Amino acid sequence: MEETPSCRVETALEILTGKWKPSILLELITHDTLRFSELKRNLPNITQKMLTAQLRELELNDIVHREIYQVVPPRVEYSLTDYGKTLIPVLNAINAWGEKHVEHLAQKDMLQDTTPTLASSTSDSF
Amino acid sequence: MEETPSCRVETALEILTGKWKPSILLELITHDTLRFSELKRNLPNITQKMLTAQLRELELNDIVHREIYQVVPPRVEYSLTDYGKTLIPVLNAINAWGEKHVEHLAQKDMLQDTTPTLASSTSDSF
DNA sequence: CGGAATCCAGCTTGATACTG
DNA sequence: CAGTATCAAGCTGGATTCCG
Repeated sequence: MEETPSCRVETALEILTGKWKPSILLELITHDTLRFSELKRNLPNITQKMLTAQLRELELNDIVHREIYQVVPPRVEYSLTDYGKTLIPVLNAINAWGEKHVEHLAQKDMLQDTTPTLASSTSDSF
Repeated sequence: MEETPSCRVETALEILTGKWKPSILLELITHDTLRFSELKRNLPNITQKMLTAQLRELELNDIVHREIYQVVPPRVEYSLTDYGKTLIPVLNAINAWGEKHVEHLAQKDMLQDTTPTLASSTSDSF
């Protein structure tokens, strides 16, 4: 019964959605392993609260691994799980479409602010 | 410089994100062309306001086409644009990952409510 | 250092009513 | 039929403070 091919889209989207999840994932993809403070530093506009919350959600979904070193000062490292790495091709597909979309909007002379986030995301590095 | 492969992910995600966008897209993918009232009927929990708003956004992004028939009573039909159809493989990729994810969670015995939406989405058909 | 807890502003969504 | 307008509720994300 291959009925509704979109139901799981929402399931998957919930994992990727959230203002900072893509950025966090990107960091972990490109840097492999990062400490909490490193993530925080690389994502200058995120608050601890949000970084913690997003990481927890990703951890609950078995996308990221949280390694705690019992030392003082505390040291916690985050990395993608093997399973989390299966998201990479998906993110690439989404990213590729996103690039085409930007071009498409330019071609269509749709220069209006159709994607307000581009304006609000003063986040710099990505 | 294949630096940040995620920047456009957010651009793309904005288009797919929104409580009802995936459902609307699915409807238009599987039914090709639908009237406003048909969409409304197939998405029982959506309000006119939200349906209108989401369709407007998709229209602004050139994902859906809005065809107005000047008759009484009014008749408005929605369909995917050719460009909007380029989203289909992306949605399929996301959906495929979503399916694997559900299986993965089951295997991991992660039977906790990691995706709260499953509880809140009392929407039925999808 | 890596959080947790609290409080709060704003946007998103929903309910309801009205219209051409 | 296909919306628009208005108002209320809820959730998301941000600022701040405190803790082991």
